[in-house]
Amino acid sequence: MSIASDLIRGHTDTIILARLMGGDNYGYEINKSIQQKTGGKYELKEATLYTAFRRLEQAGCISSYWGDEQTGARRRYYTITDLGRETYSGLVEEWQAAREMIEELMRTEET
Amino acid sequence: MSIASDLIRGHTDTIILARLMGGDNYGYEINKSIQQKTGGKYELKEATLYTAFRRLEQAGCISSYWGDEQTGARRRYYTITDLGRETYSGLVEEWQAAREMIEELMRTEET
DNA sequence: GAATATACATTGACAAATGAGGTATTGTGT
DNA sequence: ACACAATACCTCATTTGTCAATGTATATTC
Repeated sequence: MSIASDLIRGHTDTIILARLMGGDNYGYEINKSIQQKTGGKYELKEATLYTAFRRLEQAGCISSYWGDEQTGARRRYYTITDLGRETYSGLVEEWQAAREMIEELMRTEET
Repeated sequence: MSIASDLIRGHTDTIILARLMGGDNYGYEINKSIQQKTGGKYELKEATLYTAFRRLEQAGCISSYWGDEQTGARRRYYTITDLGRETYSGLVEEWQAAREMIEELMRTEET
């Protein structure tokens, strides 16, 4: 994995919320889907992932419940809340603005 | 209303290096040019700015010298080094890759 | 029965950003 | 003369997100 995590920092929450917009999911699977979507170029570290879940739940953006697996390891599923959906939209808009700003600021002067 | 700085985090160095690609400049003026370019939507906090200068000089990406102003406050000018130029190119490439990845990961599933 | 994959969780350390404080000079309004 | 804003630099302590290390437990495969 070659992308500096400081470039992703600040987008972790948005990425997780985006994954949950498609339906309830659990941590391990979310991270697998991130790896798959980036062709293995990126993955969230477990500590980062679970820290983010705590943060988002604390903020009321997601809620969680234990799955009823009869077999295999237990899974904690997360659901995006209405607040979470609003937050997601806001973060995406912020990203659009930030992206343009960064591109502008990274451009060198040409005469 | 401004941009959350966590979205800019990790780009501070790139932005400063970009400003110095156009020629030597000093901190206060660099920050003014950032404000101007973003239409006031963003500015680096002074502590962030000077911390970044120390970091970049430490890393050999920039060098500095005192200006010879006869009047007004003293100015410390910064010059980008060859290493700084290389670093800048690398950071811009990283940004291109990171930007695409983030856009991909922020997209929700559509059926 | 040993290794691997699944699945969740906590801890301490680190690095970037920042608030809050500081120094010093020049120009402007009253 | 005096207050105040603008210019221009600097440092320290705190906050925050990331991450390596470590731990728990179950199921499958060889």
